[in-house]
Amino acid sequence: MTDRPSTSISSRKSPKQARSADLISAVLEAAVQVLTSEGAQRFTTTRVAEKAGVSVGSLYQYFPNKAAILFRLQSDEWRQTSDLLRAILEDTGKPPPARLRALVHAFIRSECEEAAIRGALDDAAPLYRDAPEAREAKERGARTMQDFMREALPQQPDAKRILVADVITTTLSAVGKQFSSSPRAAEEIETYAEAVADMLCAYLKDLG
Amino acid sequence: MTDRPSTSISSRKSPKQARSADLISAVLEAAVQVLTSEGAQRFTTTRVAEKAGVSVGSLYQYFPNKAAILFRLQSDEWRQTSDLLRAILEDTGKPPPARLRALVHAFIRSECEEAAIRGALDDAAPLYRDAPEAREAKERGARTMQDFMREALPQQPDAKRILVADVITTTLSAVGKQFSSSPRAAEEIETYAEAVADMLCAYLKDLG
DNA sequence: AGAAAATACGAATAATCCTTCAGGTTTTCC
DNA sequence: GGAAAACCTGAAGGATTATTCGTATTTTCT
Repeated sequence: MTDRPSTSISSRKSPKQARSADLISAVLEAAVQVLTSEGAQRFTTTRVAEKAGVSVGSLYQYFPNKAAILFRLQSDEWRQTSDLLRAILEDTGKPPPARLRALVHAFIRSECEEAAIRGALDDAAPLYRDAPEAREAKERGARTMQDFMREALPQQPDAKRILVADVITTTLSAVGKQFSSSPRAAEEIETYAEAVADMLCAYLKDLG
Repeated sequence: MTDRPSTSISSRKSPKQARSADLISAVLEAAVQVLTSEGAQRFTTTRVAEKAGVSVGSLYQYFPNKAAILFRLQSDEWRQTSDLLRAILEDTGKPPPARLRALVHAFIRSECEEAAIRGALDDAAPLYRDAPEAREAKERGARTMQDFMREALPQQPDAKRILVADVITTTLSAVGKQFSSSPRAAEEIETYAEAVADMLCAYLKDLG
């Protein structure tokens, strides 16, 4: 429950041998497992080390503190989904509504997969929002969304487009969080995603 | 950081004298203050008691555990806003879109006021979702929303109406949470609320 | 092989926090 | 006034947890 990380976010020491690289990935895998199967409450350094089959001391040789593990997980995961979503939005072959629809499905699906991690990050490391990496990733996402809007709503003023992009982003992330808190069947998720896509498309149509 | 409350949610003992009633309200007020001004991390029984000007022991005479304080805050707050929202939705004088618009504004405004509490509750008492009171309040809200939908979308099948009500509810609560994490100027909030209202109305129009 | 570097270990440390309880104070009521 | 009930106090108990550090083990390199 340390409040602010006493040291930097980056790794404490870089691995020079194969076994330490293995150790790091074992820790990261274990971290995901603990997070998803036991919840953020039980996400303790001891538990992670135990599940990874290493000792706490070893863990602390490569991660300066508990939050660093979470940060690492989050930035890895962010890069992954953010690339996916950008690819969808930038595929100018399809018309905007179709892309938006695809985005909704991809986003919700990926959010469902990573939901446990994402949600748990929030209360295991309440300050992760302020991390430069997280902030930058968010801004990059917002920029992509605004580029998309420039194309989808060409005759709207800039301010309006920014607002709409913001509303859509918020809505999407909300729906994702909703699923993270109460997991449902895959079918149900698709139905829900479809409804959200309908809503967003109706909004675009109404504006354009 | 106890995981599950060892005792019931209800008060441990009911106050018979004036001073103990004062003590209880002092504790509740202090709890809100601590929550909003120092964050969920510093929400400790000692801190609350200190800020309330009473001893921890006294606090524990009326609240069986830390979570009970949070539950109490939450249920008080829920009742308040839930009544407000229901009144808006049941005012059959106005057409559904106008009511939905009013709902959005009222909801977001109230969410902004209570946002800090609401957000902090989440990680100070991760299990509050399972509390019967919270569950019941949520169901009541959902029912009101579905009644509204029955009127707003008379020719849609039942399942669809439930889904739409769910999507709208989720969207609204999401937007509220968004504001809780990054507070903005009042003007900006109104603009945002207007955009969300536009989106929801466009959705309704598209469906009806 | 053998020294040095890298790595791994885990008991011990230090800090935090929820909750209890034995004993003191105030209010009520006859 | 005085006994009983209600109430208040806060130090101490008990639990949990992040992090360190002295020591043991393994790998690398000559």
